[in-house]
Amino acid sequence: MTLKLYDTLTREKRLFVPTDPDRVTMYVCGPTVYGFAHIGNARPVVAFDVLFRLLRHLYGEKHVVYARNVTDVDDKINQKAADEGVEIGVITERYMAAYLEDMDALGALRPTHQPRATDYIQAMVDDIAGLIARGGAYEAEGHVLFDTQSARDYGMLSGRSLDDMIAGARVEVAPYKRHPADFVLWKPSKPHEPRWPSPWGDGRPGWHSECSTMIERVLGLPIDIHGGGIDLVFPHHENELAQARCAHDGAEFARYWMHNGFLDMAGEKMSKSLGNVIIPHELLQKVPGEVLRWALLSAHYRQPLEWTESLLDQSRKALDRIYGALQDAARVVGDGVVSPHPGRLVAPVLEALSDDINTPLALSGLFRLSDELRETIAGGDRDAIASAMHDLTSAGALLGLLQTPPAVWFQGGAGDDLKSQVEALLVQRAQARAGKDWPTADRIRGELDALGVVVMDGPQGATWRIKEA
RNA sequence: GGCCUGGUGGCGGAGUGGUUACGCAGAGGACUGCAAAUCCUUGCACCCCGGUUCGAUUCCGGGCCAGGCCUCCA
Repeated sequence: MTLKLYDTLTREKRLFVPTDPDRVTMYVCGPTVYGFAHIGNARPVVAFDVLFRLLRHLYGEKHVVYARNVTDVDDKINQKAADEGVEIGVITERYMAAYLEDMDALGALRPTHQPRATDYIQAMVDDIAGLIARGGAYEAEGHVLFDTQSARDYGMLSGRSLDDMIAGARVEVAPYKRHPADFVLWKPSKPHEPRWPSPWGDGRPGWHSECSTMIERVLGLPIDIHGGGIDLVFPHHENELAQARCAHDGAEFARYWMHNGFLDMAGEKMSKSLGNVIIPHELLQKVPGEVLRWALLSAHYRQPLEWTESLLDQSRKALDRIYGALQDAARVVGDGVVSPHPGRLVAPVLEALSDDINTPLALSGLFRLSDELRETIAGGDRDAIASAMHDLTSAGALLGLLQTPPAVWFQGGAGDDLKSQVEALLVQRAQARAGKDWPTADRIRGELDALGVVVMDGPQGATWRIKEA
């Protein structure tokens, strides 16, 4: 099985060949922790989580190293801390914890490493000093700036030239910059702001330096995959790349650059001013994380994804359909042991994912496996059913889906009280039906409906599930 | 203004130089005491104009439209 990935740098889909198959490395730009993540923030997390799972499948769990940074020094964090009158650590700890909680709920595996910018300040200072020594950066008025004119091929990732950047400049250029595109590596801190010592005075690093430094320290160069949102291509990734190339004589920094498309709301960008920001932390109160995950995977990661109520509705129905097959299968063979059949494992899903993480196609593969499971149920061969169940849940695992027991999926929202109440009513109803007392049976069904429960009569008796909003 | 994506059926969304995507919704049917779930059947498509080709939704050129980046941003 070969993996193809689209590389932003070369703008083509290429065969994925890691530097070292025993240690495949991936880095994805993580959150700046000053508030709850919004659903757009979750897209790269889920998309690259699928890639992480696929790489682990292809190269072995112990041979994939995935790092996702946490930006815990930033002007927005400073502002938030000032607003609340607390140290920045209070803010960053709070939202870092919330972030992990939310991403766990979305079924994302924890990365191997989650480096925090504040743990690498000295390393950044060292790297910045190195850039100055190489003539790639200069000090001006307490700032250290990267000298873009000294960088060969600056703009290679985003496909722009320095001339383009001047033409497109929409911002007033700081007077101490030699070129409008020069960017800050180190900046002085105002009296009340967090500060670290440096040869250029107390201050803090610029955003672009964090990732370059942490990538090199945590993973080593070159890394195999560098991911993030498409908005990071310029300037963030362009600048990371420029720094790394300057520091290492133009050596390769990342072998494959991958960028996810934006998630938007009714054609508009999500923004607080428009009041259309969707926060998983809130949404998860009423919608299973798996539904959000399915929705996020329903479009290819490089395509834009429009977030709508209907998308959530369809995602839930899709999962209901597949969990329904799993539940029917479980009624025949039990929830427990299924025999492994590695040979058949996840073929349609694996093939789809191997083609640049084609998750919509992979999802359709799940439907196919679900249909096959239905056929084996009809056939009645217990081993075949168990095998087909395994195929489906294994394929789901690759996508981070279908790992919930079906009974929990359909009845997980019910407390013990409700469950026993429902069971009691179902016994009464079964008696009524046995006596062909349809009015009583229907009255009981009405009571169950009022409890938010849907009854489904089958050859082996009635089953039930929680009715969805 | 510069750079870059994308335009597929009622909706979401893959893919392909000539053959069914898939899911949701709709229609008809089977099953059911009635339902639900499930199954079967079914309608609906490839932005416009040129070009290449025996043949293009699928390749090339132009146009129109939408979106993103160029400033913090997944």
